[in-house]
Amino acid sequence: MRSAFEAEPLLRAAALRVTRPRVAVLTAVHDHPHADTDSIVRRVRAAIGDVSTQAVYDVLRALTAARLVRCIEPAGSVARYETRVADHHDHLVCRSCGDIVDVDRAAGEAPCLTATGDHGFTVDEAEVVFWGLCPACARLPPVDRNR
Amino acid sequence: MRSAFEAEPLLRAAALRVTRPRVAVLTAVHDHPHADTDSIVRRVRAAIGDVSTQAVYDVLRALTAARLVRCIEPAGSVARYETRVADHHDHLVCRSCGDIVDVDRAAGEAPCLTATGDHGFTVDEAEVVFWGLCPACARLPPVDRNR
DNA sequence: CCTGTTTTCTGGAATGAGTCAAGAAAACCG
DNA sequence: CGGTTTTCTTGACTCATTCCAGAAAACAGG
Repeated sequence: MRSAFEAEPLLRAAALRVTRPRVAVLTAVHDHPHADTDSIVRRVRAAIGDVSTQAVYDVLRALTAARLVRCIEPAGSVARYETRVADHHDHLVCRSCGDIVDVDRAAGEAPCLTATGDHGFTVDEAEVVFWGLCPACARLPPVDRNR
Repeated sequence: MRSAFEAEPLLRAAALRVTRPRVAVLTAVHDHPHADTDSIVRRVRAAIGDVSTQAVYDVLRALTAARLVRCIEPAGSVARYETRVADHHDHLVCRSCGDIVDVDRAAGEAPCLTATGDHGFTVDEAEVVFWGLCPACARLPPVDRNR
C-alpha cells in the first residue's frame, strides 16, 4: 500500500530528526487514519522490520507534540491517531464495532456551543463526538459492547 | 458531608436490589460529581467500611446500565462518574489539573452539529467536551500535563 | 567525511486501571 | 422462614502504557 505521501519533509519542517521509525509511523498513520497503537506497531514492523514498541510510543508522542498527528481517545477505546490536523473536524464512533469516521464541521459553526457559564475557564477547543451505529452494525443483532 | 439525597428509592425504581455498597456508591457519586473510581472506592469505604474494589466496579457498571449514573472518560483521564443524567449537559475539562465542570447545553441547540455526511451512521448522541484551563491553572506557570 | 553532542531507539521490567472466575453471602419473593 | 437469584469477596490476570539505563543513530562543525 505505497502512498505518494512524503513524511520526511513534514518531519524536517517540524524540526524533528528524520529516522526510519518516524517516517514509518507517520506514513502508517497517514495511510490508516484512526488506527490504534498496536496496529500502527504492526504496520511499522511490516514496513521496516523490527522496531521496539517503546519507539512507536515515543514517536507518536513526538509527532503529537509537533502537531503532525492528532491523538483521539473515544471513551472505552484505546488511543488512536490521525494525520488530519489542519482542519477542525469531528468524529462519528460506532458503539458496536468501534469504527470511527470523520465528519466535517461546517465552517461557521465551530464552537457553536459557546460555553455559557464557563466557570472562568479559558476554553481553547470544543471536541465533538457523535455516538451511534455504523451501517453494518445497525442491521446486525445488537452485540452489546456495553459502553 | 451527609446529604438529604436518598439512594434507596432510586435503586428500587430502577429495579435494582438495594445493598449497602450500592447505596454508598450512588451517594458518593451524587455528592462528588466527576469523581474517579479510586476516590469513589475510598469514599465508600469511609462510609460503610470494607468493600471490595470489584464490588465498586460492578456497582458502577450496574448503575450505569440502569442510567442512574453516567460515565465520562475525557481523553487522558480515567473513568469518572456523575448522577446528573436527566438533562443533557456537556463538560469543561482543565488541561492542567483535569478538573471537570458541567456546562448546560442551551435547550434548542442539542445536536446543533448535525452530522452532515453521516456515512450512514445512526447517531443517537452528540457528546461535547470543551478543553481549556480552569481559573486556578490559568494563572499558574504551565504545568504541562502533555496531553 | 569524520567527530562530538544530542536525541532517539532497544530491551526489559514495572505500573495501574480494569476484568475474569468461582464460591460465599445477601436480597427479595412468596 | 426457606428457595432463588443476584451481588460481593478474593485473588489471579490482562493489557495499554510508562520508566529506566545503556546502545545506536542523526545532525552540526570542522
